[in-house]
Amino acid sequence: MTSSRFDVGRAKELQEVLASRVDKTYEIGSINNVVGLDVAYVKDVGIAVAALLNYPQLQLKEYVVVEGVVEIPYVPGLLAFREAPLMIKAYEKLGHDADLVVVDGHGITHPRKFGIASHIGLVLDVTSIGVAKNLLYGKVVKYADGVEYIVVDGEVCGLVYRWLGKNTYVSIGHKISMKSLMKLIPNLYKNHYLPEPTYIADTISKKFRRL
DNA sequence: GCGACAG
DNA sequence: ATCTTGTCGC
Repeated sequence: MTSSRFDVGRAKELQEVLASRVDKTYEIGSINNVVGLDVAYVKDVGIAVAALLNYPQLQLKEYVVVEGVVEIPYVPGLLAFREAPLMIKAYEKLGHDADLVVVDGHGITHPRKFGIASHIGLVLDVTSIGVAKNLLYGKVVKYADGVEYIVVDGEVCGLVYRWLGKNTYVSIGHKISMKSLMKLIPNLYKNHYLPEPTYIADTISKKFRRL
């Protein structure tokens, strides 16, 4: 019997096509709010959370929780097909649009330059960045400016951001340049090693997981 | 063929 | 991601 009806080959082809539509040159303007996206699970039921925080205070102003059965398996490089649908659903239920969306996972620091953060940014047509706890693809190179950049095929796609002694792998999602990303990133971290939007969304999703 | 491999 | 108590460290 065929294990899953998920076509890995087609999914990768789609990413290769959509990658060309990612905007890595946009210089972001003023930001008033940020949305953090994350998903927790109870067996095959996903619990997605979209947490809206004000900026630069980074205080939770509103959040949405969406649950649903997740059929797509986790395949490295194809995380978006498994988690993006619920995350997008949660985002769209918010009462406001976000100036920036922070996704739990990678953006273009990805085998085909199209990780979940880029996927969501493109679908929602919003500025997005990816923040992951581990590296998926690319090489970490320390430049003369002291920054540890994540290089993919000779292109700087993100950077390693260390906060409270731990590393996070930050990358361009969509509609943002490396310049803007670097200027913005320090303002997203507070009292946890993860950026506040991600931390808040993660906390809420895990809270609903035990209810 | 042998590793590596977001969440 | 999730399964899981106590325990080492800041």
